[in-house]
Amino acid sequence: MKNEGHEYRCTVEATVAVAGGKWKPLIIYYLLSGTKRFGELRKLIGGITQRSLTLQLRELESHGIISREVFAEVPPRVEYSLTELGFTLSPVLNAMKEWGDSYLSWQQDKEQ
Amino acid sequence: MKNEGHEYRCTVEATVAVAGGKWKPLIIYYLLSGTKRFGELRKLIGGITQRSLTLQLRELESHGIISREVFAEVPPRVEYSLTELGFTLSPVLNAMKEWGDSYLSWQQDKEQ
DNA sequence: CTGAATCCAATAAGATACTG
DNA sequence: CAGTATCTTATTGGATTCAG
Repeated sequence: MKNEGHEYRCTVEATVAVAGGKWKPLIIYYLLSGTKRFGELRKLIGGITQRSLTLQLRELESHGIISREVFAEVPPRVEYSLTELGFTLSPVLNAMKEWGDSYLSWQQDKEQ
Repeated sequence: MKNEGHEYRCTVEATVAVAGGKWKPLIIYYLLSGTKRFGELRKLIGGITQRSLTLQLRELESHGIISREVFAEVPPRVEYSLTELGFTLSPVLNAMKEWGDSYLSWQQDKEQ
């Protein structure tokens, strides 16, 4: 999911490069509802390791999707939020959420 | 991007499991405009190897997103098309395409 | 033409321990 | 609390060869 400095044949590739992968859609989705701390995201997502969450957050930050604010407190507090650009991904994530919802109910129907 | 038989905390995960990853969004996007042969998809996508395309197509097929039709001809012809379920992903892919478009023009603006 | 098979390299992810 | 460092494993991708 790298694709740095490579021209896209189809702009879907750009979206995949910036917001694709196993964890980024989930991170962005949760941040749509507001600023979250590192530990909050970790609990919400579940199943992601500290390391992976850190790496994904850094990538999102480097692409200008999220911003990171460090508070000089003890214990430390770091808050992540979507940038203006990040919020423009809202239609993508909402479409993914809705599709997931209907996919699961479609599966339930099939089981019977 | 496996996640078989695992309950999702958030249905975004289901969408990622079925239609996520580096290549699946692109494959689905191209199939939205109609049935394609293996070689056509390969050329359209560009940069994907035979092996990867084969694997991704099999996964999409196993999730019921695409269907595969083999024609008993020489030379052989295999056509891939979206299933009814596959077409329901259209809003997701269109949102991704649109975001990619505006992201690229946003980047162009920044360069000046 | 559309793959399957094999082998190998690169990348991503997970487990664990440790730190400011 | 929010990471970093290190090590190991799993997954993905690429190159090549072969086959119906």
